Amino acid sequence: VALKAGVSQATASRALAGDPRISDPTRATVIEAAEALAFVPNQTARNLRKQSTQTLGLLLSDLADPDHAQVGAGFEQAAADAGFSVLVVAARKQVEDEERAVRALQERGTDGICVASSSLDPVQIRSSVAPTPLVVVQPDHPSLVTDGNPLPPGIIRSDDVAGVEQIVRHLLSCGYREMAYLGVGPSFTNEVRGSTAGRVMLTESGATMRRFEVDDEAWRVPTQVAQALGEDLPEAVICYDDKLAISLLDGLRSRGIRVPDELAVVGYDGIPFAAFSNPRLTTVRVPSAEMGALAADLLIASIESHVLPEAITVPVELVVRESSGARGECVP
Amino acid sequence: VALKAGVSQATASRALAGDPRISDPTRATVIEAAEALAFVPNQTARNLRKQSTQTLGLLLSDLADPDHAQVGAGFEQAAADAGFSVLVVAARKQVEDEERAVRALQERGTDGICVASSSLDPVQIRSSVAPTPLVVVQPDHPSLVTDGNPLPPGIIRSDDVAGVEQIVRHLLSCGYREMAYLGVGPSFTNEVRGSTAGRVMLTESGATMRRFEVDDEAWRVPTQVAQALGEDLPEAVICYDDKLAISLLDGLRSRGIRVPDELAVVGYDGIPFAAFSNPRLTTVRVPSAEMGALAADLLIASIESHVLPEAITVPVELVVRESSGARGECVP
DNA sequence: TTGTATGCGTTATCAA
DNA sequence: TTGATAACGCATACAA
Repeated sequence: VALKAGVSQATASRALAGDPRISDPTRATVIEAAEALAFVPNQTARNLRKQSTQTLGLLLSDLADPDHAQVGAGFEQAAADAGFSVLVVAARKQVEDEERAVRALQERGTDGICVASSSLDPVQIRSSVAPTPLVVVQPDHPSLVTDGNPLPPGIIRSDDVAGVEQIVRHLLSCGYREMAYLGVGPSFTNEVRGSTAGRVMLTESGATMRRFEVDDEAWRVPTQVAQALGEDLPEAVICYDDKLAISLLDGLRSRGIRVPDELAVVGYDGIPFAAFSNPRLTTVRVPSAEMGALAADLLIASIESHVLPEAITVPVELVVRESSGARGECVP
Repeated sequence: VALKAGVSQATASRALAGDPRISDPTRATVIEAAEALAFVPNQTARNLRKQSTQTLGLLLSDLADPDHAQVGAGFEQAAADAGFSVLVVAARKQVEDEERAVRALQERGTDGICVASSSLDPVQIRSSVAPTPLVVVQPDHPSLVTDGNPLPPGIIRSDDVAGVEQIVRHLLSCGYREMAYLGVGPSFTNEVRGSTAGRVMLTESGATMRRFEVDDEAWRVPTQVAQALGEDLPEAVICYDDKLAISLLDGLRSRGIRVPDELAVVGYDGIPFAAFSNPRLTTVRVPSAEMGALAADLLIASIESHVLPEAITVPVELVVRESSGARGECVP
């Protein structure tokens, strides 16, 4: 480009970068030359020079999951608005994949990394990413539930404990007593949701809480999900997430079990389709897209300020719909 | 690292790269030093040197859309398996965003770019990405429907024409005659699906085909979607995609219209939730995840061979479920 | 088997 | 206002 415009490399660079101390005619010449050559500036070289890539890394477990996709969409959007690109990698719950992924992101010099729903401990993650890049994590985690509030910085969590508590209170107020929690495999989030449900139940005399667990991919086979509850049905079941709940709804229909008359079902996450199921699904709305966007914003702010953002607990909201509430007043 | 190990830069580089002509003791020393320093190789510099980034760019319209997410998941998976990272950018149907996105991907030196569901013409895209990187596009497009087969290379499309034809034949065989197509905004894919439906209908005497269009985001408000069909309902409605169909199902339920007895509904894409709706949705299954994976594989192969992959038309499959087929035999 | 030197495309420092 | 030049961190051609 410099040759074509008949100026020096430095001048060309400055002209294209909009350096104010370049004369208008020169700038025009350079720009013209650049266009004639369909010049595309090489970010790679620029990165090498500036030690920054204007790129964020996003690690999540599954791009195809409606809730995680929501987080990803919010994150990408916010990042793009701030002029950052995002490198995504899905680590389908494999710790091993996760480590490789983090490493790949580091090698590529991402300016910051966001880990959404990891199968590792937040502090472990932090230390594994430790050297230069920064982190922000996502959902709830047992180590974060400590009621004493000194949450480590750089963490955005949704208040799953409060969410599950709201569900349970709602169900109790509806008159349900025999409840169940249907969880998905071994995951921290599952642990928090399941154990919270159980704990809250303890305080209510006469109420019982059974716990069932299905496999990661079980939601794909609704009949299997419905079978997991066994023959002796509870009165209400709280599902790990909406995806599972919607699957369960279908499985129950196959079994000829009416919801909510014979069994109430509630989900978690508040994915869009939860509002369109039949019956419409009672759930807890988690502002996933907003959390993704927030993560990107904080990450970027933190990159510029070199200081980790405060931990944030995002509030969640119970959304009562048709799949629960057959009996009684059901005041949330 | 070289200093720490007491060897030259080159030796260190070679040792870490697994160069065979390095002695075992030396290699051990270097590796030890690297670990002691928690050395992370700088991909950026390596990229600059090798003029390749082991990174693919993925451009899609919306990460949160269940079908596009599927494509993205397949793409990421295949890319990761081949050791590539993927830079995603969502261009919510804005041509402007799309151009910025492509440019951003180019600047970052992606080795290849995959454009999934663009609002531009495939050949336009190709030329805009033209210089070095390569492209592969996704769904169907009017310019590709030409029955003469000289499809431009590097294109993966699903056979939407065949898919819609199957739907129409299915509906006809069920005895439906007054049909409608419910489309979404101005998009090429929508055009192909809608016009194909109309064209096929022409060949059948007695059958009619109306066309309705709703807005991009209309699916979020089911009642609005259901209203779009007006008071004088057709007997069957073909929706642009499953997302819209599921929304419509909900809107019709609000209006007290029974599916399929009063109105048959069919979707398109075959997203997982389509199988769990109530009534379960008749749809055309498009192997989106596989297409995404295929795109990544072909892209990578093409990067290495420097030759564009053949165009591929992926077959689709009608899946008849409860939301259609109230009357008659319904042989697909 | 290892060391020396050069270049990848930018930006930034220092002179002119 | 512009030009020459060094450096970013790595890979490699060539010399040893």
